[in-house]
Amino acid sequence: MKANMTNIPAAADPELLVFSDDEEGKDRQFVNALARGLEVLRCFRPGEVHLSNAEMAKRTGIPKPTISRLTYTLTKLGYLNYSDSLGKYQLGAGVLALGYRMLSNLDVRKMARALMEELAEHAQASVSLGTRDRLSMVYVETCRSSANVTLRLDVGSRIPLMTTAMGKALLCILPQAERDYLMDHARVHETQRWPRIKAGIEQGFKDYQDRGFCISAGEWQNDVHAVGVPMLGADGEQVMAFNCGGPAFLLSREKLESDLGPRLVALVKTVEKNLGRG
Amino acid sequence: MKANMTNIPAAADPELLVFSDDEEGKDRQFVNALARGLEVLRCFRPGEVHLSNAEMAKRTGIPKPTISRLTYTLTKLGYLNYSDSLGKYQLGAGVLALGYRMLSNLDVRKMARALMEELAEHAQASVSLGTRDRLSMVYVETCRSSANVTLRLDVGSRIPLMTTAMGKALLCILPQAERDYLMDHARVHETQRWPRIKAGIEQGFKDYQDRGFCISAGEWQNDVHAVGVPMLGADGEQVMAFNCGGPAFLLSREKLESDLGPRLVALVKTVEKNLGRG
DNA sequence: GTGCAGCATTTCGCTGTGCGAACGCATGTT
DNA sequence: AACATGCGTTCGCACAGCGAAATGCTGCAC
Repeated sequence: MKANMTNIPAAADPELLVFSDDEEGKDRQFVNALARGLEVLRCFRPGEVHLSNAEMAKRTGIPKPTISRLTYTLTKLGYLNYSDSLGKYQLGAGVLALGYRMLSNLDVRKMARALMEELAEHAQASVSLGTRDRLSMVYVETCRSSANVTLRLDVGSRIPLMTTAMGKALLCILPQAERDYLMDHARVHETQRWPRIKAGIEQGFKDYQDRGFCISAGEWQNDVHAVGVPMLGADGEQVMAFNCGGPAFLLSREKLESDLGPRLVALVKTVEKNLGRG
Repeated sequence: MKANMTNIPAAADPELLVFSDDEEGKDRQFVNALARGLEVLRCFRPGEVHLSNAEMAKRTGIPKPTISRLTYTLTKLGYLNYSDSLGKYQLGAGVLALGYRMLSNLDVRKMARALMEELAEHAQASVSLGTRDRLSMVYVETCRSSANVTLRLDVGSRIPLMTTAMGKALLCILPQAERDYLMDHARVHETQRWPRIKAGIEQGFKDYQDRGFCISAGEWQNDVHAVGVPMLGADGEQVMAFNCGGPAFLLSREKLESDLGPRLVALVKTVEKNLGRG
């Protein structure tokens, strides 16, 4: 059995666990109980309102008695609510407050908003700003063109890292080591689709080198086309990326390459300048 | 020195700590490390982008070495980002994802949305739905009238529990024990303003008994008027409350009492019926 | 340079906490 | 009724996390 010093067993859901400490030898600094408690909160997936202790135990790989204590604690703190009749838990109000604190402190959002709206209107598509969390991109700001019923992705929603324009764009400016680590993880968890995913990422690199933007034309969902551009993060800030995307029939590859890509690159340049960075 | 079995010392910020276990005797079930880690995330307040270990230690009352370990852990997990140049931490993308999972599973939101918009338009005010977290109400859904530049409160933002229409409405349908506990806490932390706050809450009860809604006319911010109505929660769900509020000069007390209050009560009745309760 | 002040991290003994096994309590099954 | 099965909690031991004190690490003053 492979030693795992964080004591969080290999979870069923690959998204649940992306750690950077595969080194042997336990980390005396790492507080396991905290990590596990947060895994418990994360194991609620969109669409799953209620989970029982047993389900969480199975999903996270954490032993039952421990799950019991964690849910007990989280319930007392208001991060979970317990339903007596169902014998299951539900996410509580506490988690919401956390997310909002982060957003309200992110000044890029206010800055970029107007430019994003303008581009969304021009493209008749949606324009979003996101940052990485494990193997996903999380939307931090998003706007849709006025007449646009597609893609209901709101702030906080997740899209894959490796197959989307936004995600691939972000990969382009990640430090080598981090990128390698993430791609290694994906290679293991996506054995079958990996060759195609890898090819897409490499194409993304090339596109970014040549023109400053990445393209995903159906790589993620085959009726969705998008361009993505990364943005340099200030020190300590998350690295971020913008995308501009929509239904394939509205955004031809030609339009992405000749119009929207360059425009998104210009948008990011403006935002970076306004934030006073390189 | 007063024993505190959760080992989370009395924090400087009263909002940080509202526990239900003042009983003596330590709770073998409660996972301290988890609770403290979450306190660390909570101690970022809107407007404070960066915090150092020392600042968090002071604010939470947790000893420095422990803070060090917690921030180390949270950083590894993506809930905090470290800025090398500042030597401080910032909230990371991980927290966002948590909040979103909760919202996407809350079916009341979709249900109520249309009715809320309609009322907001009629009142030329904003209408919101919120739930309690400690001594605050947290917005879960909100909509503004089309021409309304006031009150920029978005989903996830917090308003006080005891002095707002929404908060007082929620207090009205809380189980006796819980309400008493919360009010006890507030009494201690708000020694000076307490008499006025208490009077406002009691008036709220009376209003709720008589007419089904509570009023806050300047109790929280003196140029803001609002009505609030509580909603029965399904089993295991958070108890929630709606409000309808805006600038005082637009929403006279008369208008609140004769028009908006009754309308909001009707709205809640409809929502409850559609959810198949009450 | 020396001394100091403020911060973060390391050390290490004590203690609280995690977990395997056992238990109790429900339902469903023969 | 007796036996499965699956759940959540309890118990006791081993070990992991805690925190006071000590140790580095800056940056600042003179």
